[in-house]
Parts: sequence; structure tokens; C-alpha cells
Amino acid sequence: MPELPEVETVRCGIEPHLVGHYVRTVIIREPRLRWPVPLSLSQKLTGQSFLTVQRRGKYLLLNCPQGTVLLHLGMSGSLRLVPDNVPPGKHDHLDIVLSNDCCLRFNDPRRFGSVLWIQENPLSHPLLKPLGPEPLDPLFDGSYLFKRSRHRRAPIKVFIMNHRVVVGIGNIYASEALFQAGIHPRRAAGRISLGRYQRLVEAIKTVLYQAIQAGGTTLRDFVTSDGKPGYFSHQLQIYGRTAHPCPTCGNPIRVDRIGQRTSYYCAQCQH
DNA sequence: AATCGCGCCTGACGGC
DNA sequence: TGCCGTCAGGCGCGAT
Repeated sequence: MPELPEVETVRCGIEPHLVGHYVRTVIIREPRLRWPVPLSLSQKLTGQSFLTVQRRGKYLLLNCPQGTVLLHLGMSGSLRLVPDNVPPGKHDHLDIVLSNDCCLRFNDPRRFGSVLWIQENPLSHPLLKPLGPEPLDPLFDGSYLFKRSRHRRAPIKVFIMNHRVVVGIGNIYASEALFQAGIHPRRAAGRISLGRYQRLVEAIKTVLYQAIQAGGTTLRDFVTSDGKPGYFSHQLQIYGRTAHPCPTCGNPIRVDRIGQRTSYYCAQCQH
């Protein structure tokens, strides 16, 4: 599923094909996404040109002079650029056809994604306003997390997956970062020292950077007309590796359910 | 204020 | 083979 690194890779991939081009047509085949795709999207977006393509957490912002397409890939969403004569396939819910004969195609089997049109300042939109800092921003550091976590009894894994605390850390990278930092996913957030938070933040930045770099190389051929856009295969040390030996100590990796999410950890290495 | 649990949805998978 | 139940998961929302 798209995590922050995938969304950033998508952003980089589509940006050069959108910026400076205008929208010829919008085709909505299935408006029933997480929120209904507004019927007015077609009319509002047609004729607009793209100024910039930004990312905020896992949201993509396609900025136009008169508004912004606010897009989320949810669990199973993907964006591809295809020549505009390629017939749509299953779950191709929406096309933004561009002046350069290219078509930005949104596919989402589970329809947890969303495509909205907003006219106010995007950052004051109700979906974006409450979001915490970007994990790769320098102001996201150990002392920030330490301060935010005081008196919090929630497990650290739940805490760092809370998008009001910090955005873009999904289930996979939460497990990976906690493993790398040697912190047990169930430990209460309020009972972790500043030093350990500094190590955790370092781990979060490292796993995200590595994944973004991996994505940049794997998804070099972003413009495709066939096949699925491969989310890059993660180099995961712990996620999904139940009963495999821990790469550090060799003890079997454990799986557990924390905050309604599957969590992987090494009971020996993480405290 | 913080935390919990629900619901949205399809595809993959296991059991019978 | 086919049918059915279960699970996976991002994330906003309403309840506690």
C-alpha cells in the first residue's frame, strides 16, 4: 500500500508531466470513493493549468490557478500517466486528460482513496489543517516527539502513527523504525526518554529516506501504458516476517495486534 | 483531551 | 470447482 515514500515517488513522477500543461477533459467513471468525487470537479478543473505538485503527508496537491485537486491514494490507489488513447481497465475511476495527450489515471480497487476539489488555501482545509509536521522536516526531531508524548499512555507505535503527531508513518514503517531504534512497539509513549526519542526520529528519517531513494530507482519508468505501477519492493527487516530470525539476534520475530494493527517486533532487541 | 472502535471496500486465501 | 468467511489496511469520525 502507498506509504509516504511511494506518494513522494508518485509526486516526483507526475510533476514534470503536469506542470505547465492544462486540463482538456476530466472523466469520472466511478465517483464513489472515500468521499464522493464532486460532480463539479470536471467543470472546475477543465481548462485549468497545473502550477505545482505538492505532497502533505500522504496527500497529493495538484495546484491550479483557481483551486487545488486534493488527492489521497488510500490503501490501494495508484496514479499512472498513460497516452490518452489507452482504454481504461478495471477500477480506473478517474482520468484527467491533459493538453499534452497524456492522461493522469486514478485506479483504486478498494476505493479508500479520494479526489477532491478545494478552492480555499489547501493548508487551511479541514483535512490538512490538523496534521502534524512532516517526518523529514528538520523541525521534526527527538525533543518535539518527547514533548508531545508526555503523559501519553498510548503505545509508541500508535503514537507515531497518529497524524496529528507526525504525518506519513504507516504501519510498515512504524514497525521498521521501532525495530531500528530498539523500542518495543507497546511501550507507553510517555515513558520513553529524550535520548531514545532522538534515536527513534533518526530511525524514522532513515527508513523513509532509504525507501524514497529505492522508489526513485525502481519507478524510473513511471510513464507506462500497461501493467500495474509497481510499488517498489521494500527492503524490510521486520515487517511481515513472522517467525523469521531477527536480523540482529536471530530470535524469531513476533507478530502482535496493537491498536487494531498488525505489528512485528523482536522481543529480544526491542524494549 | 486522549483514546477506542467502527466503517468504508476489494482481493487473496483457506477450509469445506 | 465454487462458495463463504476472514483478514488486510489509511484514516476520519463519533463515542467514551
